[in-house]
Amino acid sequence: MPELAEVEFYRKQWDCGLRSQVLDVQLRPAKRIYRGVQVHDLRQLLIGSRLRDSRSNGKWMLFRFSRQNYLGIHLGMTGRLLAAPPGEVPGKHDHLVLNQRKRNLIFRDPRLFGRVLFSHGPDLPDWWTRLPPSVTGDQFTIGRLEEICQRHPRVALKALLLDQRYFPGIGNWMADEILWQSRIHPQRRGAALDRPSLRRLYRRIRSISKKAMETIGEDYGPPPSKWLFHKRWKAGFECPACGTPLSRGRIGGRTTSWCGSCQSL
DNA sequence: TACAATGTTTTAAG
DNA sequence: CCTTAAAACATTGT
Repeated sequence: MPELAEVEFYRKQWDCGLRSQVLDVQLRPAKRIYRGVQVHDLRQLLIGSRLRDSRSNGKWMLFRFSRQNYLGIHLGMTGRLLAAPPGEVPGKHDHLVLNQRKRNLIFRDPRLFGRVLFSHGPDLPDWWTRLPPSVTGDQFTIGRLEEICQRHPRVALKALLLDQRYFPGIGNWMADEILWQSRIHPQRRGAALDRPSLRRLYRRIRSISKKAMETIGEDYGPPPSKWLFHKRWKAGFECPACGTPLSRGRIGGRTTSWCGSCQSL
């Protein structure tokens, strides 16, 4: 379920293990979440090290351990992080478990679209430092948004917003929310944005990301009640702004919800 | 049964 | 080389 705010919430679920030593690592090396990873190194190097701190950027999390160890986690479609009492037997979908004296830190992912990365060395890993600039940061300007739209003039904006090279952390529900609040049809092309629309789009990307962090990202609390978020899951629900039944369709390869009355092409 | 699911990667075509 | 769209991935729930 994770987009940037959900990722931030799950990242904090391992905070209870900060400063504690990893006594053992239980994992299932054959699972696809480990593709490309030296699983043996991960296990041998992590055992004995301590969790120092963590941070998230878009849909990626970085966990920094002592002894120059870095663990990267992407939650994919169904991943989550949690802590469980020590000694508890890992569940069917618990593919990475870090045993500490007082708890187990668990990465659970039924659908296995998630991913684990591991690096050992003095510097922050390349895969972390090369992530695109956050949509909430200073480098994400309206000029950058305009450039992105001009570079992909024929792509539906819904599909463009899902592109992690440009909008790291934005996923299916956020893209729908952004376009609905901007009153822009999800099929609209980047090249077809007038100046006011571009400005609305930019402001909504920023405000929705920020607000999601303050609600979902803080304690998984609900975002504002008037958001499309609460209505987009099932067909037949009504637009929170005008009451028109919401439209649903497949855009950018994903189920998309929009208001045919509020959002213009 | 068949399809959909808050995601990325690969493949192929233009 | 670049852009774009569709299929593939693995599992569960309706």
